[in-house]
Amino acid sequence: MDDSVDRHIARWRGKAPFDERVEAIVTRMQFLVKHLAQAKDGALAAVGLQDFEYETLHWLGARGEGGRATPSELACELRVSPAGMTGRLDTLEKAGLVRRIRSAEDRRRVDVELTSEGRAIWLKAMDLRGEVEDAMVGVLGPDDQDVLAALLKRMLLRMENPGHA
Amino acid sequence: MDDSVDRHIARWRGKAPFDERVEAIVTRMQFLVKHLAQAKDGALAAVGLQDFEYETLHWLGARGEGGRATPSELACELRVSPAGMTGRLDTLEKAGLVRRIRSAEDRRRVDVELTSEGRAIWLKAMDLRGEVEDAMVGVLGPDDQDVLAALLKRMLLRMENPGHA
DNA sequence: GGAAGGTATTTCGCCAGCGAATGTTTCGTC
DNA sequence: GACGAAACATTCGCTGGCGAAATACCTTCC
Repeated sequence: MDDSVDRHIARWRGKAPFDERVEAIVTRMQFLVKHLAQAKDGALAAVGLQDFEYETLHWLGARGEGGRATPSELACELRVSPAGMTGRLDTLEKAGLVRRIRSAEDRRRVDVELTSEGRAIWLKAMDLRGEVEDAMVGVLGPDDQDVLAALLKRMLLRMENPGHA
Repeated sequence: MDDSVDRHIARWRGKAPFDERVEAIVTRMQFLVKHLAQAKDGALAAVGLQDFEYETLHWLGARGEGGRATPSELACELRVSPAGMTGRLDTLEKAGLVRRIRSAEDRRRVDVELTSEGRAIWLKAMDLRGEVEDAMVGVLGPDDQDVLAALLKRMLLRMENPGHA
């Protein structure tokens, strides 16, 4: 059975000079990610969160109970520009889910931490998010999931350490 | 060797109730796609194109020499809202890469086709795009690429035919 | 000790995309 | 044959993100 990418590729077979395998992989990943973002936005609406808000809370929550992080760290980890991160934190802070704390020793720095309300909403949102993601990844059995994760990791390692073999 | 996702996951191991495998897969795909979009934007600047413009030209070009498509078809195939597609076509038409033709028999419809200039730029852009994508996917050998493509396809099929097992 | 340079964050102007509402045109139905 | 419902593209208002400039602060070096 063909998916939309198979159909797309079949259409220009022979007409254009490039690698069908690479095209298929890249396009499918793009669609899956886009589709996932839209589905998650729908599911997360139940707790009044958007995808980008959840994502930010999530990486912050992973820092642990009283965990903190600076905007630049988060921006780097989440592949967002510093300006974009400021915007995200603005909306989260306005919603009371996050707190900014100017560092005492180096007053250029700002530390960000979850409020207790932010932590509560994050935990609730994880369930919703899990359902949507499981619906996508769950088509694959555990072994296939491991294979997939390993392949993706090899590509990501390359992009995070360019030049390094 | 660990990538940023491994480190992220290790940080909240045991602290939060959910599937590490799914998280790893989803997060890595998101990062790869985001990273790819940024790298492509850089490369495509050489022909004065942005990622979304290239993407649109590409699916239009696949329709063949005099190939046409309606905005709604493209919007559906590219997972973009109808409004978003109108915007894309506006900029492409203003740049002279695309032509809108009101259909004669059904005057609600509009057909879109590449201009010869659009086709020329598309072909030039494919080389640039190929390099960036190959740099990412090329870490994997051909066999691994096939495995990856097949796994992604299974997930995409599920999302395109929800409910259908 | 003060100027030059570097670092962390924010502000500003801009852009692509979305959802909802709008204007046309066609189809189905009575 | 006309009227309401559906189809298609577009416009409008808004939002998240980006790059570049601005701001605030620390550090280093003379």
